[in-house]
Amino acid sequence: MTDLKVQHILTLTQLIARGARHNFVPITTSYLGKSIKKSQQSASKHLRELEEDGFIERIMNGRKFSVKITSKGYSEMVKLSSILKSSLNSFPSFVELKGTLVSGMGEGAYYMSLKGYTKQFKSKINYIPFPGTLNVKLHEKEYIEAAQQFRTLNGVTIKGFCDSKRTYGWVKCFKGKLNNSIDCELIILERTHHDDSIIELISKTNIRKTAKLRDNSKLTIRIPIKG
Amino acid sequence: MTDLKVQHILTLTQLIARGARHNFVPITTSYLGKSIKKSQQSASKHLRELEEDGFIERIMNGRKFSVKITSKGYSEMVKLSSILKSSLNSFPSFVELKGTLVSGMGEGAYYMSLKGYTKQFKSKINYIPFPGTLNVKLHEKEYIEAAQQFRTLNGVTIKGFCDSKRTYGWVKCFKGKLNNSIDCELIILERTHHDDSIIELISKTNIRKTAKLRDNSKLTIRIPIKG
DNA sequence: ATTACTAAACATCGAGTAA
DNA sequence: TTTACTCGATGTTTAGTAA
Repeated sequence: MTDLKVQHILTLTQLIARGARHNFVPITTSYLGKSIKKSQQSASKHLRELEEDGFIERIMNGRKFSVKITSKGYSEMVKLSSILKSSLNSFPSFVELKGTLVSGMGEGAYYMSLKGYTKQFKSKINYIPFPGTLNVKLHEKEYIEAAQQFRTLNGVTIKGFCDSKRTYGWVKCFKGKLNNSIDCELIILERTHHDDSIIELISKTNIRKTAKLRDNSKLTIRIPIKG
Repeated sequence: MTDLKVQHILTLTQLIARGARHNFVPITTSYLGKSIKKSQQSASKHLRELEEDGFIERIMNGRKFSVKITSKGYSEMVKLSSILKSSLNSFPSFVELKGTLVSGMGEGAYYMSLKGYTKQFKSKINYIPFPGTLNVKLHEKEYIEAAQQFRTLNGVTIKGFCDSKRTYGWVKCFKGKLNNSIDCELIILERTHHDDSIIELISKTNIRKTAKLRDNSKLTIRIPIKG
């Protein structure tokens, strides 16, 4: 079976858009060339090749051609469209991060326990996190890079606030699963005190205890992505 | 702005299918080559070009690469997919036939008045046609060809039957509009007594009279297509 | 105006091969 | 094993031009 050439995709798309699915539509090669951003000569060749491969039919009317797409040509385009569409929808919609547990300096724990934050946690993620964040060191570049994208993704946003002394930045939360079993949230801080290779997790309970983790324990965090 | 090259479409599709939308996925050029039915060298070049144009990011891990699609690359694919999809759905879904009125030999009128047919007309197209079909001569090849496709399309099917003398073939009906105003049906006969350039129309009333048509009057018939 | 040929430029591919 | 270079073969585009 003759396969549709990649460079003919645009040409066929253009023909379909002009209504050539069911009717012979008059179309000049120079017009077609412009619409596919190629020369008149290329358009002419495309049409000849498409005809030869049975994807279109042409009828000459004086010096002009009218073109109609065959059912073979149409079904080829439908096939292509559905391959594209399904691959766009079927990707595993989560980000996986792998790293090891490291001990934080207690800073995260302190900040996350502030009333200004806990009130919002209660209403937005439905629990007040265990006081103490889990710091995970990402060793591989690909995970460090992957973690960065959460800065631009939309998560549950905990607003910043200020007291008499200073202002506290916003916190973004992304629901995830630790080691395929424990619910947690990846938190992204507006002003982080870590370098990019360390991420912070919060959860309802003291994961370190309940999951019997120690420093350097290997961790996998999987965070679902919507959209 | 750098445009996505057509030959890279398959490569990007493959990467998306492998989950490279949100994560860096390890993929070798020889594997990728196989999946896009090109050589290892071509796959390698594709990746280099895609990276250069900002459609993917790569991270080297030992001798292997991990690849992730950038949001630019992803949106390019979404754009392409939606262009394809919308052009597949938006074509004008009708066939237009142009021709002139010719006088038939009264044959069609006779057959269509047979009880075996009229009973079915009543129940399947909700009226008994005026006794007398309208014959339209198609002069241009494109319309003759276009009319042919109704032989393979699905319409309302009036079953054939037989009496003591002979058998009568099936009739397929396609609802249409004559000269943008008059309801009619294009009928396709299993055994036609015309050459391909003549089509037959039936309708509730005597169109020849009500629309004041005479032989050689120019006619345009538009028939909606479903699917 | 058309379509389409030729010929040369340009892009893409893949075998061989280096690192 | 990798990735990616060179380079010759093949495919694609286009300017010029014929019909």
